[in-house]
Formats: sequence, C-alpha cells, structure tokens
Amino acid sequence: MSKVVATQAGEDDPLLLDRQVCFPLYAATNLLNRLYGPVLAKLGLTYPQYLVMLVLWEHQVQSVGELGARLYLDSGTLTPLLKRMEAAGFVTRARDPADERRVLVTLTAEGKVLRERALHVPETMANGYRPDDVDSLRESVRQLVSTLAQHKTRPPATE
Amino acid sequence: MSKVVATQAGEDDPLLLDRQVCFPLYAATNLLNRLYGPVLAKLGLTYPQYLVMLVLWEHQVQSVGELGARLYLDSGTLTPLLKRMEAAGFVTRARDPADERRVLVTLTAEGKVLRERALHVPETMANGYRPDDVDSLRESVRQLVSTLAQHKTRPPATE
DNA sequence: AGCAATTAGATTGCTTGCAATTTAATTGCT
DNA sequence: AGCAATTAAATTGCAAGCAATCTAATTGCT
Repeated sequence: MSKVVATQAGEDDPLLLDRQVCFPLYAATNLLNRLYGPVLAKLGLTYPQYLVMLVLWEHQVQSVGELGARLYLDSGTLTPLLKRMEAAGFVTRARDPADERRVLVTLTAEGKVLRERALHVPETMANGYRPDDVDSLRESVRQLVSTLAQHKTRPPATE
Repeated sequence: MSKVVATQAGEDDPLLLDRQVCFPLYAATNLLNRLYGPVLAKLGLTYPQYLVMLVLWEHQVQSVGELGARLYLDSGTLTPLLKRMEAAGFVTRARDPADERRVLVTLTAEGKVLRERALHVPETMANGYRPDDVDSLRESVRQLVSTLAQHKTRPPATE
C-alpha cells in the first residue's frame, strides 16, 4: 500500500510546475507589484491606484463602471480603493445627477498635480532593463494578451 | 488658472494606459485567476494553493522556505495559506527535528489522492484555446519571463 | 563555552481581488 | 401610470500578497 498514487512522473506529466503556462505569469505579476511598490509609495499610490490615476489623467471624470471596464475590475474592488484615494485627496466621488445610480470619480487639483511627479515612473521602472528588452517585453505581452483574449468563455468585463 | 497641468497629451505620453507594459500583464493575471477559480474550487483549492500542490506532488515533503523559493512567495503569504490547506486536510505542518527553525510541509493521503482529480485541470483550462494558441502562449510567457528576469535590481526570492 | 549575527517562520496591519448579495435608480413593457 | 426587469454601486465575507516586526533556533567567531 505504499505506492497508492505517484502516477505520471515523466516529463509528459501535465501537472509539473514547469509545464504550467500560467505560473510564470502569476509570478511575474507578483514580481512587478513588488518592483512598482516602493516607487509608487513615494507618490502615495499603490499599483492599482496608479492604474486608476492613469485612466483619470486621460479622462478626468469617469464613472466607477467605466473605470472598471477599462481596468477589468468590479465595484467590489474599486469602491473601497476609490474611497482610499478620496481620503488621500486625489479624487472625489459623487453621484451622477443625470443618473443617480452612477458614481462619478473626478480628479482633484492635487490629483492633477500628481501627474508631474509620476512622469518619471515608466522610465524608472524601465531602467532596470536594456531599452531593447523593454520593446521585447512589450511585444511578448502584446502577443500574450492577444492570445488570451481568444478564450472561448470570456469573462464578464467589457465585452 | 484653468490649464495648470495637462501637459503631454500626445501619443508619446509615457503615462497612457495603453503604453504600459505591465498593465496587460496585471489584467491577464487577474483574468487567469477568475478562469481557474471555478475549476479549482471543485477540488477545494484556490490558485495559489493549487501551485503549492503542484510543487508537493513533485516532492512530497518541502520546507516552507523551499516552497517559497519555488513559488516566489514569502512566509507572510505561505504560513496562513498552508494553515488553510492543513485545515482542509491536504497537508500537515511540523517542525523539522533536524532544524527546529524549519517547518516541513507534507502531503497527506488525501492530498496525494487529489492529484488524480487534478489531472484534467491543465487540459480543461487549455480547452478555451486552440492548441496552437497554447503553444503560442507558452512561448510568449517564456520570452516575457526570460526578459523580466534580467532586471538589474532583482528581488529577494531565490537568487 | 559564550555571545553576536544570521536564519526560518510566524505575526501584524494593510491593500487588493472576487463571488455573492443587497440597495437604489432607471428602463421597458403593458 | 404601474410594475417587473435591469443596471450601477455598495456591502459582506473570504483568500491572497507583502512590508515590517517579532521569536526562536542555529551558526560563526573568538
């Protein structure tokens, strides 16, 4: 009764960690979070908060739903996150008078000014890499996402 | 005093969301988590717990530190996660008699048996894609990680 | 042997992230 | 108009993830 299981030890075993496509993605994302963390902390932001700022710097007023569609996050994630950003003074939250179901998130003056101090972030982050590698990264990610997007059972999100 | 900020609106703006390398990675990882969630929930696992099981199915006894080195996670993440897996009956945790600082995580019989039921997971997940796309994904991720790994200021982890 | 430095995990406190549910506003249909 | 269905956020409950700190065991050095 010693070898009850232990099947599939060969390298065709689908359950080998090194055969997983998703694990490197998972690990890389955790790594990126750790790398961004200290840089963004100086601005008073976390990584997802930084993403929200990127969206708002493009369009200063956005509903929670629009932010979520852009970032693939739902209100369960965004609501508390936005409350923290409001407490930090970067945005305001207010019901849309034209449709009271919606909540409009608006950049504050402080939030707009923060953009100046954030301008160096992409370069700072890229500085760990050679310029060619950044292009290579960009291309790999583009391919990756383009392939992932073809999944037969898409998630809710925008679609 | 109306246009205090609003510089860099062009497409050379480094702060455009669509120019970010890391955002698609972040979004893709969240997506993968949502896709794996329901499949793994039937086994009583979450995605990071599944990763721990993959490692343990390869080596049935591992210290917390070894697991962390393999998965790039620290004890702050692993300790509570492993306690939940212990409560679920998949592993046991015990101090290493040879070095009482270490905690050895060991597969239980139930944890070994679970492997059978997990064998279909990789295929199930890949089923949303055409076989060629999976190869393409694998190659993109390989490139991605290989480039990321060249960052000048590596994180702690194994190294 | 004795003690400082190191190492391995655990703990604390905080922020995501998501499923499921709830609440309130709006639409649509009759 | 009246009411069911839909929609947008908020809320609840739980599991990660990580920095910082703490504790206990081991190493290393004299």
